[in-house]
Amino acid sequence: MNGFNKVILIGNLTRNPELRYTPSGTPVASFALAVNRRFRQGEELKDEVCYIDIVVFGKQAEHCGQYLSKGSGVIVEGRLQQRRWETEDGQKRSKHEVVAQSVTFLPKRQDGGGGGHEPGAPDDAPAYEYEEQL
Amino acid sequence: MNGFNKVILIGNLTRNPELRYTPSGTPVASFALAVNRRFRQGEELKDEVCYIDIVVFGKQAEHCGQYLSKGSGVIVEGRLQQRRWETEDGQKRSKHEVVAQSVTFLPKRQDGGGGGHEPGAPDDAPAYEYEEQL
Amino acid sequence: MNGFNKVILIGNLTRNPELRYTPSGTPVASFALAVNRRFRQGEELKDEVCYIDIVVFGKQAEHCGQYLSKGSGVIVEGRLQQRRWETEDGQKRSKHEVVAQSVTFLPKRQDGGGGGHEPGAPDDAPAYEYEEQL
Amino acid sequence: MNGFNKVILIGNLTRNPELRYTPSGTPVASFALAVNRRFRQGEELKDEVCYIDIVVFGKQAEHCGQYLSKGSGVIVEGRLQQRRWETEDGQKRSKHEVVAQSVTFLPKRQDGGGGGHEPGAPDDAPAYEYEEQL
DNA sequence: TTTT
DNA sequence: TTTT
Repeated sequence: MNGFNKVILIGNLTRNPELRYTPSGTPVASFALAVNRRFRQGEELKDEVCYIDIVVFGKQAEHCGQYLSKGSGVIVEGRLQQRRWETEDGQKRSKHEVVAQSVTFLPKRQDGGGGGHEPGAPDDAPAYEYEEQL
Repeated sequence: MNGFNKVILIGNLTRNPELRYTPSGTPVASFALAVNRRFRQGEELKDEVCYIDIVVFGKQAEHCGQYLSKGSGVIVEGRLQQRRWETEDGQKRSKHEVVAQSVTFLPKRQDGGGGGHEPGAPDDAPAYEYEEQL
Repeated sequence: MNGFNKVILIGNLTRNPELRYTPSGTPVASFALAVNRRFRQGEELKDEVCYIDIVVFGKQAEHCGQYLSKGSGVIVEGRLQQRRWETEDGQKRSKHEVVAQSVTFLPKRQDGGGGGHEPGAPDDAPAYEYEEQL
Repeated sequence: MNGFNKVILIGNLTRNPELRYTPSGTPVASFALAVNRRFRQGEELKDEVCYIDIVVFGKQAEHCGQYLSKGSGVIVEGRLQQRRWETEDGQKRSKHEVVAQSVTFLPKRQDGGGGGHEPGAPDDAPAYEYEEQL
């Protein structure tokens, strides 16, 4: 069956992007993204980071090279891809990365204000309350 | 068949959110989102807006009421829902809205800089170039 | 701000698709999708349907015209779009529909077997259990 | 910055799911998903597979154990997660997997018929045609 | 106007 | 009824 493969991430660059060019001249930018997650485990608030490599092609790659740097916030939309290779001693390896279809630049976070990601169901109301008519 | 219904939108509030409470006390926030789209039609660059109403429940609703205002940028993840009612003269009507499961707050865009959302394929390279190996 | 607008739906056609052609010859298929949702409201299991119109362009439109009929199950990926018009008596109206970027055909449901969509968090375990290490 | 991390995949199980239980009794299912992609590279049609491990918790995990088997088609919605460990000789390793928030079961594809996933823009019409008014 |  |  033909698949569907969509990833949407918001995070920060862990370093400046690298800009290179393919033999035929297509720009290629790559960087690693740190995607933070905060969750409650029983009483404690915990933080967790997921690092993932991002690859971007074409004119967007050049924009990334120009406007992004370590710490920049971005929204990345793309697809998961697996890269396979062999180590020098013949072991097979693979890693997952995201091939970006779009990269949206976020400004450095303004201070003050609150906000952040507000995920999942609120915890101050029983689930069925969500079905109430307004 | 049991369905699947997922919407992900990035856009800006067209007005301040309204915060109300259900009879049983669940907070409910609502606002309209403007989702912009830029596309090429032949030679011209065109812009198009899709306006859609968003409803949020629970603690997130209160956060929306607190931190969002007209113009704020957000990522909304939720499901499409249809609301049905009758007009005073007995006509049946319905509209679609999005019941948000999560609302992510985006900072105001920095000025200067470039970037912005860079959707789809770059226009300076033929599509197949994207498949080039690096 | 430039937006992001993604919709993924699974449902059934409420009628046979209509296939037409634009003046310039692009095929256009349209149909309505019924997306079912089952949820628990307190003790009761409830069912709810969201109906939404789908438009498809190009070769896919022809495939839809050929292979789909009332009741067919499909996965639709696309974007929300608003259509605006005026009624004969000059009232402004608009409706939301989905412009499909892809349509995946599902076979009629096999009998036996269980399954269906399994959404959200399980209800037999406290949320923090989800963070347990394996 | 607090992140956003959403993955939506459609693919097939490469093997039967494994069902285990955490010490505290939470069910945990795991399986690998094959997500196919077909693309045009110049003249040729190419196929590519991305394999990724999926983990599911709770009641859904039990449903997966009961109803899914090698080859089953599913829609997985979840988040990317990185697992870190050390090899016996002290090397640090990590891999990405997807923690599913929902798993939707797809029926086996009917034979005959046409269809399948029809991604992206049709190839029989110039892109701007898509913007034509109907 | 409605599908499984 | 509309936002950047």
